[in-house]
Parts: sequence; structure tokens; C-alpha cells
Amino acid sequence: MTELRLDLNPTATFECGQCFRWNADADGIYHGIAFGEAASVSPKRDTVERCGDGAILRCSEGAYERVWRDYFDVDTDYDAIRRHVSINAHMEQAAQFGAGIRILRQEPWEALCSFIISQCNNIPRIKKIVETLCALFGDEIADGQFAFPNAERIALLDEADLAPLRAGYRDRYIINAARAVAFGDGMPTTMAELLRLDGVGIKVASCVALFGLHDLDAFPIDTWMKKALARHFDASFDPAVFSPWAGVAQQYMFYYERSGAAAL
DNA sequence: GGCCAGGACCGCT
DNA sequence: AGCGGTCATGGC
Repeated sequence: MTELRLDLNPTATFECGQCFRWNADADGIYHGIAFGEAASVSPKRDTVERCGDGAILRCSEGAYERVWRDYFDVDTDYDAIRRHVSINAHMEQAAQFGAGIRILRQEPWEALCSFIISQCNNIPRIKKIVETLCALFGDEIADGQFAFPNAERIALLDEADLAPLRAGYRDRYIINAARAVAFGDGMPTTMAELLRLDGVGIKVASCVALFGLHDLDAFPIDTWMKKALARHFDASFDPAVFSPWAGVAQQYMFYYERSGAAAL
């Protein structure tokens, strides 16, 4: 076990809607799994850093260089991005509220599968479905902790095997996507390739591009974002004003809007 | 019981 | 190109 400082705000990073497998325990410490590694991230409140208050990562020996350094996108300058997207008073507030958000470099297949599940769904239930998927079909890497099952594993199932997830009509999309990734053309690497998948439209594809392919210019528009855009921008709004970091601006807007702090 | 949740797809204009 | 209905599920 090793401990390292992370320049991020755990609450903002894990609660901004980009990921579904990081959960806080009673002490406010987040626990998560990625790339088959478990880790925890706790808020560090004794010093004020540039990005929120900072955090302490606890992970297994060598895992930082192997997994987490990249996963937490530590080499990107989010202060510069926040300044760049603060194009008006509202965006200044949203970017301030979301200070310390880092866009995680999640596993592409996990992002694809998770955001297929996300469609027309709410975040608590998405988390529940994803967790059940992992518990049923993922490798157990520690006591009661499961890796996200790879596409090859899911591709060998059929829709009936997913019934326990209670994911409803999304079962078919999950199976078809897994088979396309495992036995077809592999994991999509562009929006156009993502959009060829059954059950993947503009919104899901944008989320996968942003969170799974780390395309920081992808700009997902869901029901919350529609509300936010209607409230704070006029009809001529074009996310290109935030380019090449429209996706980060989107996360600030989404997190701010969903918090309720943007209501006034 | 209707409405909403990080929608996509189909068929009809 | 835009519209409404439909697709499961669960919480309020």
C-alpha cells in the first residue's frame, strides 16, 4: 500500500456524473476500481491547493505509475481550462463550483457499456445496474470487489443472462455492443464508429468519447444540459466556443446545474 | 397514476 | 427534418 497526493477534489470529480463505480463511505472516503485495481481517495482538507483542497490516493504498490497517474489525468492543467471556459458570469460560477474536477481516463469499454445503461435512467439506478453487472460477471479482485467485466466475457452471454440486472430494453444493446467490440471491429475510437452501434445515439456516443476516449471537446447534451442551456444561453449557443475543452465546460455546467446551485 | 431519469429508434408527416 | 409513440424499470 502506498499513499500519494492528488490535485483534485474527490467530491466534484466523483459526483459530477462521469463515473458510476466510485462511492463514498461513512467517512467521506471514496472507493473505486479501475483497470482491475482497487483504490481509495480521501479529501485532504489541511492545505488549500490550486484544484480544490486536494486528496490522498491509497493504492497498491506500483499502481500509481501503472494505472492511476494516467486515470486521474494528473498532467492536464485544469486551471488553464477553467480560465478558458469562463466566458461569462455563469460559466465563471460553474467552473468555480466544479473546481477540482478531473476528467477520468476510464476504460473505453466500461464507459461504453455504462453509458448504454445510462440512457433514460437515473444515476442511482445506473450505479446499481453497473454494480450488479460487475458482481455477476466481473473477476473478484478482492473481498466483495469486482472488476468491470470485459467485452469478451459479456459477448458470450445472451440477453436472458442479463435479466438480473433489471436493465430492461438495454439488455440487447449491451450484448450487441459487447459482441461488436469483442468479435467485430473492436472498440470504436471515433464518434462515427460509436454511432454505428445499436442503441448508441449522439448523447451516449458523446459521453463515451469524453469519458472513455478522453476527447475533451465532446459535449454530451442530456435532459439536465437542455435545462441548463435553455436557462443560461440563447438559441445560438454553440459548444465550439469552449473548444478544445467543451467537454470539461460541459462537466462544470452539468455538475453545477444538477447541484441546484445554478437555479438562481 | 403520471412524470422523470445523463435516450434511441421507428414510422409517419 | 421534425414529431410522437414505444421501449423496461424504479422512485417519487
